[in-house]
Amino acid sequence: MNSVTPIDAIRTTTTESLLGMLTLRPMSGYDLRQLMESATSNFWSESFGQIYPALKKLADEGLAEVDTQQPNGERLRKVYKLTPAGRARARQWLASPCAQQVPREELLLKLFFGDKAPRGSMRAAVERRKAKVEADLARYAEIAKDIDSKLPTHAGAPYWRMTLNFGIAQANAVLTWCDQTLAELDSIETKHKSGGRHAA
Amino acid sequence: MNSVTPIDAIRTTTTESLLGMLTLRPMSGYDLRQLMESATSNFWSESFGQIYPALKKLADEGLAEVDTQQPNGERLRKVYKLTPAGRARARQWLASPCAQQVPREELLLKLFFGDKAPRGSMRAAVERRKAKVEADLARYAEIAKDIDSKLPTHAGAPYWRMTLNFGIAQANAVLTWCDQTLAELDSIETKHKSGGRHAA
DNA sequence: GGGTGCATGTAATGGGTTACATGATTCT
DNA sequence: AGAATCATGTAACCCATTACATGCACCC
Repeated sequence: MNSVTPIDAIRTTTTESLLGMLTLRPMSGYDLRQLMESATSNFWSESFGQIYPALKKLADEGLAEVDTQQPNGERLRKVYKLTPAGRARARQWLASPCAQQVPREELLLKLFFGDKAPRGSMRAAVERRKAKVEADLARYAEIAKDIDSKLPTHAGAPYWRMTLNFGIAQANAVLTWCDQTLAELDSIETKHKSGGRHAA
Repeated sequence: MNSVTPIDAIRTTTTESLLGMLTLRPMSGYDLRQLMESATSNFWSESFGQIYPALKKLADEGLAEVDTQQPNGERLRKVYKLTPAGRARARQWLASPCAQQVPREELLLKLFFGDKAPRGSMRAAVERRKAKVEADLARYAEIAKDIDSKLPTHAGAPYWRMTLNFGIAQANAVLTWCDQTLAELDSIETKHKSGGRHAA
């Protein structure tokens, strides 16, 4: 009864993500993987083990057409292209509300038991996270340059920018949190050393 | 070749989360679910379908002991308590590095295809997200009061605060992003109306 | 007498990662 | 000659959600 998910929500799974990707242009399974890896990997990616069966299913359901290419001895390539039905399904999915997900944050789960954790382990965990977001931010700066260089020419560019901005905003927030948290952890340590068993 | 000491990352799954929870105090499956729901639901939760089998496995492996309680006609309760081995395993897990996860962000995936989406659908999606983070922030404020009221008395409280602060920082970042993005979406719409060709 | 909350579990289903399996082409 | 990259696919396994199934206790 307390299911909050609206009825018109379409669950987003491999099928839907491929439908979305194929709105951009016809692609093979390999192309799709590459595009996800390079463009959406910080918020979505799929493995080959999911992509190939899903593409076949798409074709079986009449949502995509396969164009098997192998001109004069070249490599076999199966290029999938959305049918009108597939395009309609994609638009339907895009318009449907997102299901709310509770992403699991392993770091926070551990931190929740910080009081019972080995000395210094929480500090180390937060520092690893900090290093990761710093690396992410550097990577995002590169991607930003890339997108901005083609901003006027691609109709999709402003949208790619939005997804990137999300990553940047989130990473900056986490970075600030890491610094605050490290300081806090240090002050807890200090209290332990000077004051004995109980924090004051 | 095997001279490289592998950092023993322990995959965090239901078992590990229960191990963590049981470091706090002995609990039943029902208790565990309730605690997760009330305290960690925005970064971790488990369903009964996972909890009960996992608890049984914990007992089978000697990591927890069951205390079956049913004093004078009361309800049956199976309270699980960590054994020394279980406690050691929990500490080992807490000290192990977090596996990096790529959380799926359905909203960003859709936004990536924003250019191909029905008119207004992206705006609606971002607005739904905004409403959600605003609700989250209000909830967090309540929890903050709760934690702060018992700050000096519980050794765990500073750590609970850290997990909460993470949620607050992230929610604020997303909120700001939502506003920026809504403005940006509006300006794209305006351009379309005044100058550009329109899509189907 | 009925609804809600307490309390435990199992089964069906879905979906994803990883490893496995194969083979051609291009680059060094 | 050998490595990397292109390219497609299958199978085993793991984990999680959801629905199902049961039953007592407490309050109105």
